[in-house]
Amino acid sequence: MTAERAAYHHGDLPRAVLTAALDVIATEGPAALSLRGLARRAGVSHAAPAHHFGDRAGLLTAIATEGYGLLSATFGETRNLRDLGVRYVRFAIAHPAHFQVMFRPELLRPDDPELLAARERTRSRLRVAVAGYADDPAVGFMAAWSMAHGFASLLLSHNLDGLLDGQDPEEAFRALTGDMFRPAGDSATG
Amino acid sequence: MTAERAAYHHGDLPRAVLTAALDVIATEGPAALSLRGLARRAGVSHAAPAHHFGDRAGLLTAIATEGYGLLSATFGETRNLRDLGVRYVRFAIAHPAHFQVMFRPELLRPDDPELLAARERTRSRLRVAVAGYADDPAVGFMAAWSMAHGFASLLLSHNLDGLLDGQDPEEAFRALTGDMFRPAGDSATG
DNA sequence: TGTACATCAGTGAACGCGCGTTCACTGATGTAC
DNA sequence: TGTACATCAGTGAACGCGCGTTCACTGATGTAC
Repeated sequence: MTAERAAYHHGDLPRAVLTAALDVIATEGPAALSLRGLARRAGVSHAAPAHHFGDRAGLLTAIATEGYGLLSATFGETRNLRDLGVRYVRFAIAHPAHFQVMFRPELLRPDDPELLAARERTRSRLRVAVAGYADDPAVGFMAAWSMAHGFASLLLSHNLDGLLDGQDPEEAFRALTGDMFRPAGDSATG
Repeated sequence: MTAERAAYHHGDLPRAVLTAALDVIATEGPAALSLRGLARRAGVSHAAPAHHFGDRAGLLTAIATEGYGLLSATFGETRNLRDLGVRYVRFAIAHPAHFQVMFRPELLRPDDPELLAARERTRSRLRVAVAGYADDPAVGFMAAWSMAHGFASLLLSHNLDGLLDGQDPEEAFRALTGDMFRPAGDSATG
């Protein structure tokens, strides 16, 4: 996707390491990640990944930054709050490794400027959409985020496995918000 | 709390190991947990913890089971959905280590009967409370759980640090639900 | 009250493993002239 | 077009560390008689 570097000895090693990392994270979680293991997967010597990312935190910061870009792309041009929620869930399903890393600040370089900028760009999308729905923008922001994030987290961590029984997760989330998540000013009855 | 065993050589080692584990998990996360590290903290030889818990999964399953008991206790006798949400958040803050472990099934023994029973007891509390609020009980259950779980998760993982600015988290959550989380049949306007 | 024995919590040495990090190196690419 | 040199991606041996697991053991507690 964002390959900026031509192939040297082994093609695009940074991308190869990132891809291997995303695979490990998606299947075994961020805790299972080791630079040596990634080098093995990418077919290079164990010290090679450090050339590009420094350490684990550097690698994960790159993943989180990329994740915010992918989330913004998944948002598209939608300004509708409910759609944004559905797309948040869609992003978590499509990019589970990015999702798992983005919200674990203790794994990241906390002050990385690219990360902070990408995060702010994404957040502002939600802030704009929530403006028309809540009396207090900060409260509305946290409410919408909590709802979508809670559902996506529980889904990815297999806590909804017995509850969805075959239902499409995006549609289930849409039903959730339809039932209980209404614009302020709406007077919906059951 | 649930000490069932009198002191042998070193007092109540199972409890001492659990306490040490809760401390490590709360401050460094479940990934930082090692049986050798816990033995060191508890002041016993490195092989001692395995006597009581077998392995990491056994230890974490014990913590998760205890966690469901503590969550049920935090729920008290409340049948009010909004209060249950607030208490879910309260539990996450009071027992962050338990909370982090309970919803990570890949760290646990999946079929442990005590764990499954404790979990079911807790879930049924929420199921009863949600019955009056949603048209579809399963949808209402997931909606309420997503909201409370999302807020608690984001809070504990320090993703709300810049957004709450000093506000009490329980009160913030109450505001969230007041704004956007209404009983079906209620016709609240903004 | 006293002895013999079973039980079981906890010890400590030993093992093999994968990890991050260091460091001198190799070899391909890119640039100056 | 050709040579010399700088740069930098990637190598591979070596290091020390903490881990889980095994296993023969010690020593305190509890019970049978």
